[in-house]
Amino acid sequence: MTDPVAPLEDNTEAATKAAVFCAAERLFALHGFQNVSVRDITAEAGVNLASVNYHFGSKDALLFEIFRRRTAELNRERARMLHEANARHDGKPPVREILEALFAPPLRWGTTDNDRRISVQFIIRSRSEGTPEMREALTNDVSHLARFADALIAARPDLPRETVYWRLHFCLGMVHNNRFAEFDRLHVLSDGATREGDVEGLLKRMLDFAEAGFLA
Amino acid sequence: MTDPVAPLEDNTEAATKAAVFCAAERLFALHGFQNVSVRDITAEAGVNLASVNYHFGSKDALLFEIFRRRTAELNRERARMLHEANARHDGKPPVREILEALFAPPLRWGTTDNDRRISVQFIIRSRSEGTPEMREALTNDVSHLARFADALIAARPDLPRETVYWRLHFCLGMVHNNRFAEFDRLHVLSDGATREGDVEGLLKRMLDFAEAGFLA
DNA sequence: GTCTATAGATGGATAGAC
DNA sequence: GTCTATCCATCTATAGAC
Repeated sequence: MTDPVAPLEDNTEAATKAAVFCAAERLFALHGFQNVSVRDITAEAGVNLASVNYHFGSKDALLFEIFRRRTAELNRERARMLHEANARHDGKPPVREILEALFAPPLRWGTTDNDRRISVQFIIRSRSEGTPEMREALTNDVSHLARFADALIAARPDLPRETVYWRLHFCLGMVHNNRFAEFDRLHVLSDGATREGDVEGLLKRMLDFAEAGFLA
Repeated sequence: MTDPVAPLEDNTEAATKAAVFCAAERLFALHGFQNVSVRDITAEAGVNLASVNYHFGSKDALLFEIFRRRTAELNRERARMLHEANARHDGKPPVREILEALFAPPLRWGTTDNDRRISVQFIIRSRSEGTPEMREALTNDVSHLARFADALIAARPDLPRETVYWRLHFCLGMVHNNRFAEFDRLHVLSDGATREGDVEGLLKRMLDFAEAGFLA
């Protein structure tokens, strides 16, 4: 529950704001945006009803602020890993290490003992349930993805550019499908053979699959 | 607008019910379940407000009926293609043809001049925004997927079973990511290089990628 | 069966006391 | 800044006229 962004040591304004932020993120991630009311959030956070509008302006503005912060953190971590891969390979990393920079951050956030586990579900959900504002930001704000696309094009200069874009699209689909409900379904289908907890194992499986797909 | 399920030639009870069904499916697919009210649906269908409750019982029951019919149609078409692949290969079709039976039906429904285009978006959306009833059905009703899993296991008996299940999960992620919003984003990212309209081309790209991933 | 009118419940936002 | 009380809009569902 201790959000790294704002301390919770006393009952200052920042503490109330952080409590609302955390409660909203969790409830939205678990139950969906439209299924959570401002009353639910303030009750969960143990603050009064007016707090959301006082600190964030509106319910939608609160949603958007959570969305912006979490996506910025995710993009930063991905960019850092891509930067490190570049440094290791004189600016031309192989496909597998580019994909690892794309896959690893959201997967590692999803580790069962991780507070950020809920943030991943929030981000994935915002992709389909977000406000028009959020969806517009998702559609037009592709600068972070462009760096991955460029790296993949450099790693596979023999492929047509649009082929690389489509394969990046497929990889993103693999990432976005890692929702609680889909894991549960897979668990039922495989009769318990698939263990959700093994994040590093799943990362390796995803990299094996996607790397082979890229080298086709 | 002419739904194949019910004729619209006159103002019978069935015609009203079909009009509500079609209007609801389109509005839900375009704007999300929670963002569409019974008033929106009846206004779009040109019928009175009480029609939804009279013909379907409730808003959620209407949702569930659309969901059940469309998923049943999709599963039937996939099963038919898998059956044909089995017939062509003495009951042991190769990975690529199994995956084609999984990918082709929803993709071909998505052709721009197809009335079923909207049905695919509805099904994809129900996966993340559905009612608890729908999500329970999605989680526990895996018999149609089990046939694909079994076929893939038979095609790749050298792989551990759980590896096949995970790779099937990855393939489903590729399918579920084919939403309008994601196509738009990819269009922006690739600066227009990816054309959404070429369904058969996209099917080939998906099969190339996933087949290679399976043969890793 | 179809439609109008309305009940009954809920939610977002805000005024105003402290 | 915090909190209570409340306004007002919107929604689902239904009763009852025709």
